Amino acid sequence: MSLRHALLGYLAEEPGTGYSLLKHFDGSVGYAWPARQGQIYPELNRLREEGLIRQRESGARNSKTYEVTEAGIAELRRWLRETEPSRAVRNEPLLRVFFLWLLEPAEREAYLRKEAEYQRALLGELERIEREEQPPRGPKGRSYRLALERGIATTRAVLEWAERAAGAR
Amino acid sequence: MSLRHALLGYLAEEPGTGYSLLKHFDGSVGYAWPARQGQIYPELNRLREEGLIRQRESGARNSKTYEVTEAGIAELRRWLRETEPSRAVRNEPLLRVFFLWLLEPAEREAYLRKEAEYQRALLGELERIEREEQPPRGPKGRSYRLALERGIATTRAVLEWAERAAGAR
DNA sequence: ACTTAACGTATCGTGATCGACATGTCAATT
DNA sequence: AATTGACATGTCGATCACGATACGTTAAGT
Repeated sequence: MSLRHALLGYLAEEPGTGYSLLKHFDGSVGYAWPARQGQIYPELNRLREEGLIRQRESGARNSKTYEVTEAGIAELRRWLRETEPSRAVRNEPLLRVFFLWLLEPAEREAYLRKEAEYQRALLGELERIEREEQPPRGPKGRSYRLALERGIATTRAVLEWAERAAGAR
Repeated sequence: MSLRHALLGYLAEEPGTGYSLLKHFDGSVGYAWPARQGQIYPELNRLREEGLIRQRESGARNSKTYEVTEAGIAELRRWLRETEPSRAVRNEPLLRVFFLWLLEPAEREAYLRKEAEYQRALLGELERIEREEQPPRGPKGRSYRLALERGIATTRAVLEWAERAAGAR
């Protein structure tokens, strides 16, 4: 049930609409916890009903801007402080590696090269964000940068692994 | 829907029962795709109905040993060759990093130290497996070793990141 | 003989998630 | 004036997944 905390956390940074959340989940937070609109809008309504967020205004095109309430911030802090992070990770690209022996050697190598290519592109994208996007000063920006560095570190590790693996005979 | 391929893939290595799959999913493949018995047993029944696996024998304690069929192997190969790996990853520990700014500096550092500790323990466990467990010779063993190396590479990267982040002021 | 722990399969309710569909608004282009 | 594309919210059915419970078997220890 981390979706609600992902939404709360984003709204804690700055108020936003369901649509802006949806867009935001394409990058940044979406790399850690993907979500579609079919999940986001109902969850926002639940959060509002529970008093963790509040509708600040309604703008053009029936848009609804939400902001977190005191209770919402408290819930976020409780989550961070008192609950253990779930280590369960579903990683399909890794799963495939276990079964690469089912392919011909040439196909196996092609798979690893393609994987390297993907990770290289992702790394480029993350490094571009690190270079170009100016995160806000203060703790918010530092958290964002920390998360970015974590992503860069793992992406680089997988990239180097894939290149090594593709090259090995 | 990768669970079926995780099950198929394991059974392609060697025939097994639902229970042996369940145990296997505690380590190795489970790091890439966790599964509980509430998922495994029904999925095995579906796979059997679809002819992708076949019950080889039934042993003590009503156990049922399954093995993959030709169709099962074909489906695995099709999956590996013709479908794109899903890049969607749910990573709660990473999600939390985005929102660390909500905590006091001391709590933040404590979180990062604890994260480092976890990754250190995991790395130790993976390296122990690499040292001690003898994978089968041939392509199966090489795939397994590749997957292990991927896990070690990412774990080491996150560990170094966490230590750096916890040390930074 | 008794107890315990591991073995082994199965189901059920609840909630999470996906993908598709539906509906309407507004701004800019043609 | 008409079309297009981005903006914006919502719902629905079908799976997927989790956690708990149930039930029975076998081996080993006491």
